[in-house]
Amino acid sequence: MRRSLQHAWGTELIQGHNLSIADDELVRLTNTWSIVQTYYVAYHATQALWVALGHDRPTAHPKTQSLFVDLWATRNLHLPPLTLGVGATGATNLPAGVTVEAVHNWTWCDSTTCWSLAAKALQSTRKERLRERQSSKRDEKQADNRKAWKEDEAAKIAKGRTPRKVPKFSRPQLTSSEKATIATSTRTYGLIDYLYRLRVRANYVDASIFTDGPDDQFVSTILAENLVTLSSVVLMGHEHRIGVLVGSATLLDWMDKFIAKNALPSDAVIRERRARYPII
DNA sequence: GGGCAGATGCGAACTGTTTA
DNA sequence: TAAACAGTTCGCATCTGCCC
Repeated sequence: MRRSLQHAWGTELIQGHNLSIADDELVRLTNTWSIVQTYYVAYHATQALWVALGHDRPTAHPKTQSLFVDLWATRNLHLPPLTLGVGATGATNLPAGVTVEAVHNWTWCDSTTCWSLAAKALQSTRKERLRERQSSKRDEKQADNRKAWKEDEAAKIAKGRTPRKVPKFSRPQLTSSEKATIATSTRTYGLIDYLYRLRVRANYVDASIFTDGPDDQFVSTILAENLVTLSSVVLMGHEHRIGVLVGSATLLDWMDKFIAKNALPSDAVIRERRARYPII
């Protein structure tokens, strides 16, 4: 648990340090990696909380992402953005009085559109998964048909029939009930899933979203600052729950030792959080 | 007009069903 | 078993929407 927390704190520390030294030119490149770092903060923090709850540390990304959602988004909690989720029935844990509207992804983000945009980000991430599952299900049905044919053929040959030519097995379509089953059985998606999607994109697919645009340097800087804030918010939520489980004195002791050992700068975000945590 | 993720449209290819 | 047809999926191109 402590090791996972230290991984999360260390990642947050490097993320904040990169921002502090990034000039106008570097901030775009910094954002490419800041996305990755924000994801890993959530990843390690989730694992630390899961171990604090008495379980073995998960080692796979999908399992950790699923646990993050179980720990935050599928509970009746209102600590957005940690608790915001999108499932088969739509967005969950929206603030009271907020409804999600059908907004275009270019819609300007303000206090009235931010929830709809956030839900759209999660919903389109979940939609990618639905497409993958539907494709896999078709492959599975194709394999089942091939297997059934082979078994039938083997039985016929055993009875003395002449072997037939192996037919071409097409990828069967899914029935509407199979599609509905996939839709309802696909889990709720949350913040960590969207961070993972951005992480994969920034690392492996196309980093230009961060390196080339937006034109306005100011916007890239705001993004960089918001990512650092997001990491801190994610850690704050997990630290609070871990503190309740292990005792806040223990948690604060670990934080103090981490701060002392790593000679953190005076403006390190973890220092600010540490200074504000009460002993429960 | 530029910027671009997601929506939409379209043709090609594929799949399922019926019929011979 | 193959052909014909209808329906579905896939991949690509184009459009949409909002703000500066």
